[in-house]
Amino acid sequence: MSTKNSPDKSPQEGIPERPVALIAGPTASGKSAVAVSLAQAIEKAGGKAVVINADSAQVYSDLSVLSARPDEQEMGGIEHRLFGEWDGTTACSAPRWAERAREEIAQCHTDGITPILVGGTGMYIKVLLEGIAPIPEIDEEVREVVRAMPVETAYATLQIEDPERAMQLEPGDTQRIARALEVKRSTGVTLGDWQLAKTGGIAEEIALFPLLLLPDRDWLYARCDTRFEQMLDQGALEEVQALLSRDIHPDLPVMRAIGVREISAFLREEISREEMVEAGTQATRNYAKRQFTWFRRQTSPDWPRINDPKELKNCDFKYHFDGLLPN
RNA sequence: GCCCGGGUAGCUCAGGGGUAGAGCAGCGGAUUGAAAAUCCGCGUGUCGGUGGUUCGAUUCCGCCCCCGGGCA
Repeated sequence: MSTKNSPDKSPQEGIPERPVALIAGPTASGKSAVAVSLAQAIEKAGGKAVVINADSAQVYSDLSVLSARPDEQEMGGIEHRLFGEWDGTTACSAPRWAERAREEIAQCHTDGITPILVGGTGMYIKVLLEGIAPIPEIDEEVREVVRAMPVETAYATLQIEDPERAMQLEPGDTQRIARALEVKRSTGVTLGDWQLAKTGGIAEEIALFPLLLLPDRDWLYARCDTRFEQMLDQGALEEVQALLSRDIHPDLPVMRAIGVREISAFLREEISREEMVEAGTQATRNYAKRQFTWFRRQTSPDWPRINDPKELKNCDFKYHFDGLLPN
């Protein structure tokens, strides 16, 4: 992966060709504010920048409050792309998002704009940078049959239809077992064989300026704890109410966003408000921890990281994005 | 004051004469197409205190303390 490698700097501008800034980190780490500040710094220096979403929940139009999508004020006059672009009835996915992101980034580059990716979905970012196996869309009928199977059945079936993959997976890993099975059935080729190839990664074509936000656990959890209540104040109940009225299949990603389940249960009067808040904040913390592990372990050790929350307040862009800003 | 029921891991609780276990939390990890998903690993704590019975007590008995509920 090329980081800050700018073999062909254009002498006039003083910035590398095809720059892409990336700000990633767990939920509630304050990514969005950092991204906007960076964009503003670029514009102040005479450049132009846009923020591009790299978060799997913020892509849905149905999720605004619940996904903590930045509002007008938070966007600070900077153009934001790929936020709320998908309708909840349509599932986004890592490669679908990556394709759109690739297009937007290319467009930015022809327009002389610096794209700033912001997000917490590690896999989306990974697929964009490194590419993924070119597996065709799965046949809907095959998918339905496979997803309707209980894990035990699915796993036993996979042991017969793709024993190699079955051996690599945990017998309880519902998601991956179903995926492996539907790929084999729908395409006739095993996942392992598909994964021999990878396509679509842009890492080699861009000058990447990454920054990981990994603030101290105590600070992060404290923010997670207030976040859910804040969402309720901002209209999360209404958002879920509207979502429920659309009668979207519960397996679709919008319905799996943190808070949807908890708030739905409250609206159905199955749990108290207190229980809803407790469950919602807990889910937020659990999620933050998973993201923390992803970014800490699945990214290059060369990527700069910010661990001190105080540094987030006044991020030194000249230092962290050395070479990205003009002058 | 009396009668019941409890006091066991951060929380909720199970267990039972040979010094103890689940879920959740927490921590660590995985992550190749719905990833805000899915999954894996990590459990020493004066078993409320104290005296007794016993080779041995967290487990049985006595007393004491604390928390619930009931009766006065």
